[in-house]
Amino acid sequence: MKLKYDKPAFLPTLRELVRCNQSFERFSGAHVRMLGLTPPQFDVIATLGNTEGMSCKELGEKTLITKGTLTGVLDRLEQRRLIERREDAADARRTQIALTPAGESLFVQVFPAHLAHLERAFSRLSGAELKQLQTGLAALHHALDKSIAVMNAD
Amino acid sequence: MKLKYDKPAFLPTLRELVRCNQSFERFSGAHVRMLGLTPPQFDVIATLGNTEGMSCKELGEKTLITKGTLTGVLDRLEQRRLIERREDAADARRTQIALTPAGESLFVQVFPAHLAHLERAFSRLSGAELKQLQTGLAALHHALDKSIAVMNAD
DNA sequence: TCACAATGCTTCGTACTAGAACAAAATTTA
DNA sequence: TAAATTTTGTTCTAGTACGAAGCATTGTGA
Repeated sequence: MKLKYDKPAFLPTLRELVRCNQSFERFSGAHVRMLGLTPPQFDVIATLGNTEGMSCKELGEKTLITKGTLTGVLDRLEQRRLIERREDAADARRTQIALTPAGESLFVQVFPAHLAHLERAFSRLSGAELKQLQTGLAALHHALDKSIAVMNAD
Repeated sequence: MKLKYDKPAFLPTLRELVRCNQSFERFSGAHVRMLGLTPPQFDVIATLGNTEGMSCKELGEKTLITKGTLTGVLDRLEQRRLIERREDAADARRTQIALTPAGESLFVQVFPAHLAHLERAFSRLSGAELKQLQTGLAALHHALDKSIAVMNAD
């Protein structure tokens, strides 16, 4: 029995969004693994690189890793001596997260390498195409965030 | 010490891609959970809905869930009696996966509901905007797949 | 006809995911 | 001033993710 409903106009765009992201995660993730990191670990190191450190809250906001998950990612990075946790003198609830010298060294190595890897794919698009895509993504991003706000207000 | 490198032109587009996808996953995932499913479980049910069933390989290709992971997702759906595994008469290596009547019933309920949920966000964009975004995503998707092929050839 | 290669699915190890609950600390309110 | 509320990070649970290895089956080639 075929379900009767009008095929929504946004489905082709949705499909491309999902497919595009799948390919991106696969292309990006495979390279990050070659660098000896997992994608979330890379995200954390990339976010901390060239900073004096930041709180878990701030780190979570920038990497978009939820706080329950972030604790575990930080645990493993700490275990590898790539980051360290410091007490915050002003607020005992807070932990300051910073790269260790080894972490900073790894950042200097992996960050440009990964950007170069990603550029191999992105440079297949022209500057105008990238600009236009960025505009469209920003619009959808904005629409989604508005809809999330509405959803959370219920 | 600040790392010296030219800021790649694609970074703003990359940032929007990641952000946009984050928001999408969050908006979509939250609703799917409200429906009592997890995102991968929903993906499988949505893919199987209105079909006579398909092989694990085919299902993996359509949902883009890797095969090791798919086995577990199917285990849990089978446990909830929403899908069933059948032998393939033509090839003993294959398993045919199909929705049970309960699974089909759930599909009829959740699929349009989720499409309606997603439409609330996507309808904030005009038809022309969606079309343009689709084009840009398809181009990037294509570029990524080409780069993946190059990467795998090494 | 048989050895070898490829395929399909499962198992395994390790890392992660989201969100609820929790405890400690800081802020707000009466 | 003290109770109530909010904030921060951790713990916990069920589910997931990837890719390698393994096993059974099918396909290929000499």
